Amino acid sequence: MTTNKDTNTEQAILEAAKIVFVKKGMEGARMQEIADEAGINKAMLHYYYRSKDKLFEAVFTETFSKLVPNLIEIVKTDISLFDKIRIFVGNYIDIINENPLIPAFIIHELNRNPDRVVELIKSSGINPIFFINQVEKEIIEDIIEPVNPLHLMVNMLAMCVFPFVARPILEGVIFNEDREQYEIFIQERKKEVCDFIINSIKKK
Amino acid sequence: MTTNKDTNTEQAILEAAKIVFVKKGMEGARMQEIADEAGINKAMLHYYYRSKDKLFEAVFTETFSKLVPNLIEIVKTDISLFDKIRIFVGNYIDIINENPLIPAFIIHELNRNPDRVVELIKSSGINPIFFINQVEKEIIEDIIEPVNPLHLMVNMLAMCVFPFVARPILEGVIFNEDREQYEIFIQERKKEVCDFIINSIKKK
DNA sequence: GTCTATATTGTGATAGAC
DNA sequence: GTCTATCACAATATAGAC
Repeated sequence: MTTNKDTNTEQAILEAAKIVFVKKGMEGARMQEIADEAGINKAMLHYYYRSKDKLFEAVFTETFSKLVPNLIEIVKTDISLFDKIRIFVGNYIDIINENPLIPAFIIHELNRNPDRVVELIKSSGINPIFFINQVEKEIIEDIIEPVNPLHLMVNMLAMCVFPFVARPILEGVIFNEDREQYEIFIQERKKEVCDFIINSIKKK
Repeated sequence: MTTNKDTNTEQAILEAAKIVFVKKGMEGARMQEIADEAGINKAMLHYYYRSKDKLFEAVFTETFSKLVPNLIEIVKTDISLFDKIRIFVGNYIDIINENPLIPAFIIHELNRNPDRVVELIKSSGINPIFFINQVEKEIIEDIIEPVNPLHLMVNMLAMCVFPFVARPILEGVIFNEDREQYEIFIQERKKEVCDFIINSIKKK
């Protein structure tokens, strides 16, 4: 029973392209390498996705959208700021940890094609205003110490993302190439980052 | 008075190559573009630096070393942890702000050639142990709250670096392409990040 | 040391048989 | 839809005149 050979192949190509593009970026990736990864011929790539550009486009859109939906829900939920931070940091680190190369991939593409990425974010439904409003509200209600909400948000994202883009440094320089130690460090981080943030803004 | 034409040209090539490589990365950069930027012919690039690889190597080494020496001094200085954090964060943000594309450049190269970068760091004299020891010491002496020193260090670096690699997002999504607002945000950050860290670890 | 012209290679893309 | 063979061009690199 052979059903929809084309859909299978198309999907296989996309998966292979994801692996190669995410690791090497648009310019660093080779169509041959993607074909090899997918176990098919180079010509097939052009049959399904006319050009390297189109294929990359498909990969980037799908890769990017992986990070988004889960997080939008969390931010809009009606829970306390501390709980929200705990859930957000935990989920975000877990999501990135499943595809740890995505942040560097997006950062590189952000340089190569900033408008494209900004457009994608704008149309994704991400809106920092929900988070910022809640921070301001809890400051007024005297639940947390005064803090600049935008800087707080950037701090939170920074602390979640950075250990992944700096992984080779941490693993190579700090953990002497011991991958397991690095993985432990990442797991610790979910609690460490939350505690660090909450310690900084909680009422004394 | 024409003195050492070759040194001038060699330097001009290196400067031009820095601009192009830092912006586009090794694979994205074109030798022609570097030649144009330097106002000379393509062939000259090969005359002075045999290959694209060698030229990139020279650029990366010099670019990387810009970030290092200033910071090593700070970390080794014998001052209180709070003062050290204040000086480090202020200087680090200022240094990156002068060449804001360097972090993304290094992150990309870190993926492309991790061993090379790790090697460079190891031989640069950077040693996190000084910082970590001081944190542990001040915890024992009851000057600061207990905190994992390694996570603290990563947090500090993350908060300094992230706003630069995410610049197009901040500028495009948050500040509506208003560059000046972004620059103000970066300047604010020196104080915000310090306060945020110190608030989190100071004795209550 | 600097240039123009050219060689060489790599890579995205297409033609055409099956 | 899938493959092999080939094209077309771009990009690195070199030769050789001045």
